[in-house]
Amino acid sequence: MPELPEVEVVRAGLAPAVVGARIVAVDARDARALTRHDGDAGSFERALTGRLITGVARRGKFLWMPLAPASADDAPRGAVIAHLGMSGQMLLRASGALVERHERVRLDVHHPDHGDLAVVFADQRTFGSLAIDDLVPTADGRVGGWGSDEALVPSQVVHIGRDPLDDAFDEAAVVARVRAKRSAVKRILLDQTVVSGVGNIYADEALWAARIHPETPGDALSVRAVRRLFAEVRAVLLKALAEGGTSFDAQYVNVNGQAGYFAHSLNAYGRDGLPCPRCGRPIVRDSFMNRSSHYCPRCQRPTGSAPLR
DNA sequence: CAATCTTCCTGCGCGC
DNA sequence: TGCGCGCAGGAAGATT
Repeated sequence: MPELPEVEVVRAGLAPAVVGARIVAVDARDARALTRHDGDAGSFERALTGRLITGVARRGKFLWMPLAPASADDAPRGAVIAHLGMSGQMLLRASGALVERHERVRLDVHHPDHGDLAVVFADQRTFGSLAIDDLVPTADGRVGGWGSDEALVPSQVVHIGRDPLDDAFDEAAVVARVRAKRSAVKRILLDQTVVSGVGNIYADEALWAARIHPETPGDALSVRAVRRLFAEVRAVLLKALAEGGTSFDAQYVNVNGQAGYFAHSLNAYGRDGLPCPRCGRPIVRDSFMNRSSHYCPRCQRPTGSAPLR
């Protein structure tokens, strides 16, 4: 479920509570939440207990919490990585709080200023997961992502492209990659190795704003059209972030269990049959890549039907 | 090699 | 009210 804005809301909420905190106990009650972890629940629990969290970083939809070295010869450094999948949540609770619905993993932490706290990973559909991973140098030598102050990234995040809000996002290179592909532009937007952080909601919203049909091949778009698309991607991500993310139900919430407001600002996603806010024609929903695409059939013409200025 | 298909889960809302 | 079906914010890994 969560895309970049929702994951960033979680990162920003987690950071003040856990940076500088020590993990005092770990309960991995559901091993399905550790599918990215190399080892069983017991090894996860033992490896994390006693460790100090030094940060909370994000690239695209991946989160990670770097750990202080366990000993002088502990290299490479480790991190707890988290991907929320479709329905994952990170919740901050009082120490000893009742088990959450869909709770999979709990970290009990002690912070020198804030005292005892529980960090709960809850996930209805279990597509999300946590893992312990090694930090490795970034390919471009820049910091790993938002919230990171080191040129390091977990090994499982190396293949993930920079997101469009990242200072190190190389727009010229990404525009060239998009234009080198014959795939549908929406598919390219959802390919996290090209550009990260964009999922089904924000892809539909950015394409609507840029007036580009989701099935337009990447190599049919002008440089100008792709640049306009990324400008709209950035705009929609920032606006959603400012509004606390998109919440349709109880699945997407911040670390305190609160919903965001961006669902009220959607122009295309989930609005099939409702008038396009720009031209009034009903928004259409198509099946695409086993998911749904929402677009305006007048404003977003397929390739060749309207000039892509 | 790049593009596409399959699979992992639970739960909700809808139509019958 | 109950039941089956379709659908849901993702992405790794297999397959063509």
